[in-house]
Amino acid sequence: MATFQTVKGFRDFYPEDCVLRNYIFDVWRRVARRYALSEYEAPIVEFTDLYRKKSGDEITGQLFCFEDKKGREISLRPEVTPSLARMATARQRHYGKPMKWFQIGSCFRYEEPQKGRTREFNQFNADIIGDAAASADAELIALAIDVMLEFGMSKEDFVIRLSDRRLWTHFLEEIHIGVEKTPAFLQIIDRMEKVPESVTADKLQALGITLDQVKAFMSSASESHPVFAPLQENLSARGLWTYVKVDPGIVRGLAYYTGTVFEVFDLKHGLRAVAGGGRYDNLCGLLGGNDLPCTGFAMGDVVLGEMLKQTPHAQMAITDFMLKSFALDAYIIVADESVRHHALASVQALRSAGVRTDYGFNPQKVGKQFQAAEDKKARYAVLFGSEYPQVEVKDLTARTQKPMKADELSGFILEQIQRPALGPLIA
RNA sequence: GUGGCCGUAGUUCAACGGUAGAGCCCCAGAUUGUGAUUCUGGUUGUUGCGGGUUCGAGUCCCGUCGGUCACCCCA
Repeated sequence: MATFQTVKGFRDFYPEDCVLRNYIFDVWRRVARRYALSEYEAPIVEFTDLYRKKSGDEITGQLFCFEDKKGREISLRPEVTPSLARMATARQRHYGKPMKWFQIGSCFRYEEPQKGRTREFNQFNADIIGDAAASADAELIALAIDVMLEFGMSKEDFVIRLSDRRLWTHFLEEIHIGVEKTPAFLQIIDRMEKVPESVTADKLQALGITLDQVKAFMSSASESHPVFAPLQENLSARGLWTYVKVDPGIVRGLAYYTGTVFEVFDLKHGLRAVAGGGRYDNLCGLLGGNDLPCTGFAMGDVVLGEMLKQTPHAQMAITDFMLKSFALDAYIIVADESVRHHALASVQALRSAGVRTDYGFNPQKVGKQFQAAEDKKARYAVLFGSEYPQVEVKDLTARTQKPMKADELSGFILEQIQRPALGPLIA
């Protein structure tokens, strides 16, 4: 029994977990590059003020914050967007617009762990900086859809819920409600589908708004509302509008979104949002730079992982990736210890040639060594015995065996592993 | 920050307040140069941690840490 436990909400990644993580990163990175995004990275810690500026003092309750040895207030990053805004502001004249950037890395939030939520998690961030047009928003929504498709999800598994903050700011203007009430109002809208109507009505009443006003507005803000027209036109042209459902109730948490907001929503398992994002044109200015139009979204690995586990088609792709990750091309069997040095020479030669090769460090019975080759999912077992320099090469999937010279090994195996395996193993 | 449930071997789980166990895994042998199956034998524990009640605590009580689920929140 281990004496130490992990710090609350943090995860160990054993090899099989690490493969899943790598698979997720792989898909994120692959699709992002397909969209011509450039990868960047930011520090894992920032001054706590960076997050206060963006979200207000109350946010520190959810931050992993501490003082460094000189008493400076530091936080583990709870998200990457503020760092991105800081970086973009600092070199805004250096990069041509629009800047299309993505990032993959861990973030930290000091909250109670529960389903789909840990204190440390990995996030994929995709952002377009310096383009205020809806076509930039559309590009990112398309990217989000393609990421989900790449994971093996289909239209039955997820939907993009789309809204626009401007709907609500116009609404509030029309009914003459002050701007200062916007955050409180948006939070009520955000909670609407979860709390009883009477509660919503009471909360709205406190702001001087009636539930009927809100309901009437929501039914008028349909897909045909002009604010969605550019997005609809753009995504329809790509054949992707079918993945989108307009839902004015989506407002996405805190107050800094200024236009388009959307989330990737799981349709089958009642999970929280897999990804979320939108346009935030004021953030750079808020952090002290010039205003830069920005739009972006983030996708976390925790809810996504839950969804992948529960979606059979996605699970198959993961299994395939795991087999490929762990599989060996060759396993060297030493049947006669007097030729071990020759076996080691061949191991080295195979590895230099790019063949994934393993062998047992210590003398062992031949049967055990074959079993080890099998357990390690090797495509070929190569037996080194007293006949050296002749060796036996056995195809472990086809169960066929043939002799050859040791110096022919690399060439033979390299040529063979270009072809698909005959048996059930995926090499 | 709040609350429910949970914490026993590597793992999945048993054990009325009375000697801590089983399956699987792992190791060895049957089988000294070929993967399966089977059989035989074997290793494995501060019962998360710390207190308390009791003649006696894995079991009951308190605290704490971790897991899990929900609330809060969700950038």
